[in-house]
Amino acid sequence: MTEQAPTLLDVAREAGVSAATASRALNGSTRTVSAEKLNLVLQAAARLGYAPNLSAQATARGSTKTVALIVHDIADPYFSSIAAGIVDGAEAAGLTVTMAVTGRSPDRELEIVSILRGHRPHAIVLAGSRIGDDQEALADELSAYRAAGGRVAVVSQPGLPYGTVTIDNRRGADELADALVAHGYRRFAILRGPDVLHTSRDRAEGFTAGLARAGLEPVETVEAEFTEDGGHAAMSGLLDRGRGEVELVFAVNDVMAIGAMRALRDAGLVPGRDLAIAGFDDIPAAVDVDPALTTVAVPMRKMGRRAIELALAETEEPELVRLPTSVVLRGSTPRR
Amino acid sequence: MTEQAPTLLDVAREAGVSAATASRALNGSTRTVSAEKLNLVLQAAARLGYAPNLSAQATARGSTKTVALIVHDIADPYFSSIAAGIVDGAEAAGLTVTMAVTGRSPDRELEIVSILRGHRPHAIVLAGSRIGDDQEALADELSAYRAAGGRVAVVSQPGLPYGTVTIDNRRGADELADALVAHGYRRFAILRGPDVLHTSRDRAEGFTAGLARAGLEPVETVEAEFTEDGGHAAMSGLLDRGRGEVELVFAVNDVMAIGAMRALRDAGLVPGRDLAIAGFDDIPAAVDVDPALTTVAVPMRKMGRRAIELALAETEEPELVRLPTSVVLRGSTPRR
DNA sequence: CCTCTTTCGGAAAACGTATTCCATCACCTA
DNA sequence: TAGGTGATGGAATACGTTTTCCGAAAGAGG
Repeated sequence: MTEQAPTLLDVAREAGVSAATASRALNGSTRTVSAEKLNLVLQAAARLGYAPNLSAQATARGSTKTVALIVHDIADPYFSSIAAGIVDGAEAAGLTVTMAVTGRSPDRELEIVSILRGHRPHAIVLAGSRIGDDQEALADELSAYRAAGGRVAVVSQPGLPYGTVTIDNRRGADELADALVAHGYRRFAILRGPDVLHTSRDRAEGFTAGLARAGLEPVETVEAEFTEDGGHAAMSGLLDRGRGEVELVFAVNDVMAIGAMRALRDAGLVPGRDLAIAGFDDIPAAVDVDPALTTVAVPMRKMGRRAIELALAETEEPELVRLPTSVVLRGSTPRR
Repeated sequence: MTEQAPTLLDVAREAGVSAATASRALNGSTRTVSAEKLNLVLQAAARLGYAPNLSAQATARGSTKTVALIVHDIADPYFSSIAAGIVDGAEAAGLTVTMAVTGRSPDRELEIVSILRGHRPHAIVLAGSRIGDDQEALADELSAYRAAGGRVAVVSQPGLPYGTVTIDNRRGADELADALVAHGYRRFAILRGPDVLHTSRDRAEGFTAGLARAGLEPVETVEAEFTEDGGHAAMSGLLDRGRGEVELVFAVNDVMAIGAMRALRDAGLVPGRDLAIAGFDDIPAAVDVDPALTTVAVPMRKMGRRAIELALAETEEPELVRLPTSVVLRGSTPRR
């Protein structure tokens, strides 16, 4: 009933040539094949609807045309933007992208790298800041992959011995603090994510450092999930406790900030007027909310593209690319 | 320098057994292997950091543990939510997801299916409503894949002879129109996408039908790109021309609606108060904008999950699953 | 006209794994 | 104790490609 997919041999037989010739005709081999046979093979292939078995090709060649992408959560706009950049870059290089999602679990991440290694992809791209703990097991897994000729690139997770594209989280947050102080704010709360995430920690510290230069320090710090719901919950909690004299809440990423804005409105308050909000990332939705969100713009899509270029470049030294961020002030932090 | 990755044979040698035994020990074979040898092999594998070559496995077995996903744009929250559901389902079934992005180009989609077919994935899931034209070439490609034992599932694109999960776009839009008329609105404009997209057409027609039952018809219809920028541009155009007596703009999806809201604000108007807006999809951002967006809720993530279940189920008849939608009225369409 | 090179086709080996056959051995039953 | 049965190990083959190697034919230079 379900006949088999046509193989190279079927094509060769149909064209009346050997398997070797068929193979040479159907892909860019070094060897050339006469125009006559070439046509024969091409036509036979078309007639049978032949599609080369890429797995077999991979085992024969010992290499694949595949890039593996590991993200925490593909529905998160931050990661899906990076993913889009990576897909761009991969397609430009004629590669297919395979994707795996960790759900922010380090165990799962380790497991995934191990499985992916089995695919023998051309490159592995890790996106998202990982937990610090079992750094080691993951590093082993990756260096095994690397030793066998694999390429690795990392997004936004400096400190690993691989090509890395990142931003300066501390500096971005520091500059944001600067700008907000210049706008007249004095009393800040920080909404941070789990402390194990480098990104969250660096941004919180950078912001604090910026305040310190102005002789200020945060009135309060709340820890929450790195998600929109996390931001909502944290802000609700803060409001319940009475927000005291806090004038502005800095959330370490935009989705949390947007969650916080929603909590604000749920409580009958107006973001920007009653309490100012700032985020980090400049996801697309940042301009969709009202008031538009003050944030630090991160070139996510470009980071993805750059990461894959890094992975593909056959460089010896692990290169560290820091892409610039920029503070963008919007309606959620009016001048006081 | 770059030594090769350890192979099954290396493990077998290290453990002092034959390749066959090693193979049987390292994956769920029908055959059983003595506890003693099993341990030997497992330890050897761990010692060498062995990861089975999945390509070789695939050619030997003639099947892969892979699901291919085709979407239009992974950065679009609609698709990334569906993708998240698919990844969920795939991982539950122990499958890896490979992803390809069409950028909404039918040519590219055709090309992608052809490449993907070469990967011999366990299943192919198509997400997003495709253009009607070269339906045929695509259908050929897919049925070739199917004939060779592949599974296909389709999201939101009924009419193909494959397992399909979708929603009733006409009905959803119709019910939305109903609800809005009940809210006191009488003068509507429709912001539709390119007419070749089924989704866009069905939603526009459904909305029009709903109005017709109340003896109304849309004052105006504007066509634009299916993206946020498209919505922004269309709304700007509408405002420039003078929006006349339009009371409410229905955009055929949320990202367009959100773009339209932004255009409104850019023109100094207040969405909801000066002009009501409604969308379709209920993407996460719909509750983040202010006022929150009235829309038709589509269970995107669940659609993804369901799609992969459909693909994996070995059913004869192509099943058509219609997931229910629900109108959700929010602040962007206050009662008049 | 003879060698030397180049071009091109096919047979066969290789890639890393799964699986089909045997062969061996222990154990059980009568 | 003979024959049957079930468990287990290994040699060999298969999977669908690519690639090496060899030989034949064709053209170039003397």
